[in-house]
Amino acid sequence: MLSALANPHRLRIMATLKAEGRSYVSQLARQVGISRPLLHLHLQKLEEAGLVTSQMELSPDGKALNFFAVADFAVELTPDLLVQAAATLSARSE
Amino acid sequence: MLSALANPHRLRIMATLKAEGRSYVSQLARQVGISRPLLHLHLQKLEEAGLVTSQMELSPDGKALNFFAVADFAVELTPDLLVQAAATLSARSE
DNA sequence: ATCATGTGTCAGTAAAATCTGACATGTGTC
DNA sequence: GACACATGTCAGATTTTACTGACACATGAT
Repeated sequence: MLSALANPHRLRIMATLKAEGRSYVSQLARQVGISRPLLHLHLQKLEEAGLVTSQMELSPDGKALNFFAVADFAVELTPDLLVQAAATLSARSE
Repeated sequence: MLSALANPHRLRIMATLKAEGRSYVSQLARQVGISRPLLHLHLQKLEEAGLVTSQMELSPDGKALNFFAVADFAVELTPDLLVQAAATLSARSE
C-alpha cells in the first residue's frame, strides 16, 4: 500500500478521482494528462493496494466503460504500525 | 515520506530501531543484516523524511558514534490527505 | 606501525520501476 | 468499410532506485 502511494502520478490520480467522484480510464487519462497505457498501469497498482475500486459498465451507446473510484480507507501511520508492517515482510531471527 | 516507507529494508530498519530504542550505524547494520554503506543510504532517506533522528556521540573509548532513533509521528492516512499531498506536487490547471 | 572499530563518500553495476508506441479487440455511427 | 472511441496487453527503451566494493579518515589498544 505504501509503495502504491509513493508516486506522484498515482497521488494525482487519487486526487483527480476524489474530485471527480468517478471516472473511466480514457477520460481519466485525459484529466490527469498521461497516456492511457500508463494510467492503466498505475490504476492496476492502486487497485491491488485496495486504494481504488473498479466497475465495468455499459454506456447508453453500448461502449464498455471501466469506472474507477477511490476506496474508503483510513490508516493511522505511526511507528508502531510500521513495526507491525515490517513483521509481515518475512520472519527473521533478530 | 511515503516513498521513504515504500521499501522493505527501511521498514525493517524502523522496526529494529523501534525495538532497540536507539542504535549507531555499524551496530544497526549488523542487527538488520545489511552492509553499512547501504544502511547509510537508507538512513539518509529516512532522516530526510523526518522519520528518524540522528545524534553524534562520543563513546567512552573515544569513538564517534552516530546514534539513530525513530521520530515520533502520527499521520492519518486518508483519501483527503492524499488530495492535500497531491496539491503539494506542482500546480496544474485542471 | 598495525590492528580493530567507528565515521563518511563515491564510482560503477545490478535490479526494479516507469514510460512509450505498437498491437488486438469490441461497439455504434457516417 | 472506414472512423471514432472504448477496452486491454506487451515488448523494448528509459529512468530511478538499490546495491557493492573500494577509498579516505579518525581513535584507542596491541
